[in-house]
Amino acid sequence: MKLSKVYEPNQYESDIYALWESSEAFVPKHRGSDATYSIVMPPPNANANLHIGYALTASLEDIAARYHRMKGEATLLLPGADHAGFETQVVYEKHLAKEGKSRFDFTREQLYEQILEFVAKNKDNFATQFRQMGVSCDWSQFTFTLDDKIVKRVNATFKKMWDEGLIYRGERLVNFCTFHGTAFADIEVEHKEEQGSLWHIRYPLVDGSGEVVVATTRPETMLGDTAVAVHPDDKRYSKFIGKTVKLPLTNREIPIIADAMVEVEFGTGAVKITPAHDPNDFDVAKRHDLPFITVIDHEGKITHEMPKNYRSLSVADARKAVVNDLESQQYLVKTEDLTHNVGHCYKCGTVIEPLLREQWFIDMKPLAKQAIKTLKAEKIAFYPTAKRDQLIAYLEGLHDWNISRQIAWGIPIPAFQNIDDPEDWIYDERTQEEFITVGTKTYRRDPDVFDTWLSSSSWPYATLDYPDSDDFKQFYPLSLMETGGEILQPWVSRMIMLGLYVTGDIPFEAVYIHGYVMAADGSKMSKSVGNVVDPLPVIEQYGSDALRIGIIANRAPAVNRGYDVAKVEGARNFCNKLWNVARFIEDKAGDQAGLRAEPDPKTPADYWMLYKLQQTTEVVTRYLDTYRFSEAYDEIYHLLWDDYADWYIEASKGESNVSVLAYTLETILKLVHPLAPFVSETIWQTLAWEQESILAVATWPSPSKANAKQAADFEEIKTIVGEIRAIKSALKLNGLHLYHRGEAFLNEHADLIARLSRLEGVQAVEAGQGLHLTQTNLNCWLDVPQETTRAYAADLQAQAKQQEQVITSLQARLKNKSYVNNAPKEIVQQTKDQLKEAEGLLKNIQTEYQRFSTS
RNA sequence: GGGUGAUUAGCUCAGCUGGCUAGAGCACCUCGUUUACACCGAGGGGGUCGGGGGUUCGAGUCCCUCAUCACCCACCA
Repeated sequence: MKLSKVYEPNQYESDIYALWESSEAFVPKHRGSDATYSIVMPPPNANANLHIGYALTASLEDIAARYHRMKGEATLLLPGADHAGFETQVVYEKHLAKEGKSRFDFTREQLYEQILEFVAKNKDNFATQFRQMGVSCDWSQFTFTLDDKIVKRVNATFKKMWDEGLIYRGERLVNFCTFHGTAFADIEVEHKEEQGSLWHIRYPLVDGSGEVVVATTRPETMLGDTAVAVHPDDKRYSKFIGKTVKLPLTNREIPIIADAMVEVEFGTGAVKITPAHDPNDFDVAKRHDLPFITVIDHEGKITHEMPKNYRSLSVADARKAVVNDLESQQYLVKTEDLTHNVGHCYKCGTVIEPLLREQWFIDMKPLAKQAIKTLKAEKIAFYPTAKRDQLIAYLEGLHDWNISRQIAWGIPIPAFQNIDDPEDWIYDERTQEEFITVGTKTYRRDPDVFDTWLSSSSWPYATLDYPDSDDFKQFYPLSLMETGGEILQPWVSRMIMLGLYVTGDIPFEAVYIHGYVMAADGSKMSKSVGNVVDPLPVIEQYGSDALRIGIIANRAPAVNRGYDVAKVEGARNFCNKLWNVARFIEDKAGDQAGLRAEPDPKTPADYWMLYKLQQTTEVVTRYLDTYRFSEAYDEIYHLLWDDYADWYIEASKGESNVSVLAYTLETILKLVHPLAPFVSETIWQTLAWEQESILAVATWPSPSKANAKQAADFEEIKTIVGEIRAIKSALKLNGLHLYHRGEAFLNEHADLIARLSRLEGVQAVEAGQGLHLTQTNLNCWLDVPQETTRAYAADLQAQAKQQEQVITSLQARLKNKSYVNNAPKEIVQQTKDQLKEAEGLLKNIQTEYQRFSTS
């Protein structure tokens, strides 16, 4: 079959993907190596189309997987989808809102069913998009975070922790979104700096001996104050410690206590303590055994236990009312402006209320300790390495993890409470029942679900069917966890902790963190701004390979960089170059048999090409082994474009060696394949040099040692051609000859040099005048008319000056005794060689300059 | 408040363990219908590697410091 003139990606891509699937190319299989390689893809949220960031993730993982597959390793790239608990429910609620409904119109069970249906559609959607991106995953292993096996595994982990005392249920302050009606983990709270006020409020002493002024940003919570705290060393207040104050606006009297948590410098140095609505105060209250009084309920309203005129007010209204009352009753001393951090719901922006609630927690200390130990021992490689330290720092300050969520969409918590004894909780997996009977007791299911991160953090071993499956034994720990920097803490850290805890082993050998794909101007992509790039139209226009390369090229790990359409265009051009090179080879090779035999080099160009091929293959292999994707592409790009197309193919237009041409193409196709799977496979299939061969599972090249000495001859030719081209271009001359006095080398390669430098001829002559080449030690000259050589004098002078500078600096280096004594021998030798070369060049230039400046 | 990273050509970025006469792509300038490719070919211009100090025979690369910009974490009322 013939290759068409221009590569039209969308004519081939879907057929190529279908070929891979039907040939089971992506099912793990040893093909010449005993090693295994495994990546479990971070499951995208099952609630939306894939965005461009996912194209980056998928591309990086796929390049790694395809490379290792070609190395013959049994390679697993496991796809999945995340139910993304709260995230998805939020998306679905927006969907409901459009229909004028809300979650309150349904029971949790009804909601769950509806969301399940909603998500099922999206899952198909992005499976298609994955295929369009060319992701070489094993679809038979597709896993959803709500699949039975995952739920069972998560429950088993919970049970293990329960049995080992890591799970506790406690009434703690949790981060509560009063709009969404659910609690969050600390990490899900978004802190923003805000302009607020600091109100100074007078609390009179009961014994009438004075007053204490407290400073607060949240006056409305004073209704729940149960103490005033001062620092034990604060002399201003030492006489008040142990006394009581009358709490304004209420009839209560509360003690003045001493606690080191108070900062003397801040505000007035006296803090009101509201244990039920502030984490610090909560701790103080625990230490001093103070009562907890709830002021705000889970809807963000003032409770009915509060004084009548505040009941049912929102937090904001209550604040106004309280401040008003304080002012009119002359308790308010003053109001200051204050910039402070306020926690917000990361979805709706509602201010997070710390509320007292019963929730399930995991005691993270032992888990974090183990993880820190493992990280410090560098058991897991990090790309970039700095992320390891960042993770350790995070783990060192970790708090306990609240895993309860008051939403419908998620894995029900397998815990039941005795209806007659609230203290009596049991573990049971019959979560489809609301009530269960054990012996004579009746238990009611906890209506909450697990934090979605609990299931996603089990992902590496849960997907592989821990503990007994062959997959687990073969593929765990995973070779690579590739993900975005924003979930290093919430996800990667927890996978490490849970992996170590559950399996006793690290979950993955390496972590690769990619940066964000920003908008073209470097700002964050966001739907509301409207600068989001949808990957699908890009694929449509430029091809899947072009998107992939365009997005990974020029990008380092963990660095945010803007999406650049110029890079995609460049990559499209690269694919087209590859395509046209293949067309040229197809033309030259015709239907010649035996193309797959070893190459049979004859000319310096042949040897040179094979040498380049070997060098580049080594470098690319090293880069891919260390996940340097962009650098790998760069190498291959220059191999194809500069070495192969611009030099070797141009050289072979005179005298072609089909075996080397074809061998080179074949090797380049292999090198390119992980980066540009579609175009390389399309060419491979179209040329069909081998029956029923699939490039995706072809063997990664390992060219044998090439002959560097033979290759050097072609370097000499390149130098000569380069100089001639430069002179021609500078002097704007054509129709020239290169003359020499019988140099064997020039005689031998006369045709090649003439053609590459577009000369009329390269000939030996008895005598003659012209412009001598200076970059080579061969004595040869261009038959440039005398008057034009003078125009070149300035160029020569500049060249000479440059060489002189080089020589001066090299000489200075060699004169320096400590350099000669201390630097490694090979470096010193290198300097000597460089000097010798520079001196030779300078001599040539000077001789030539002399020649025509005196003529 | 703590942590991490960045600052290299007009733009976007490489430069890994110190040896560089500092690279790439795009953009720019000058040529060019050459047996694949104008999604092309040939040639070229452009940087005192953020400032300052230090270590070293040698620093874009290591250390200190300052400046600017990111990102992450954090319960200062």
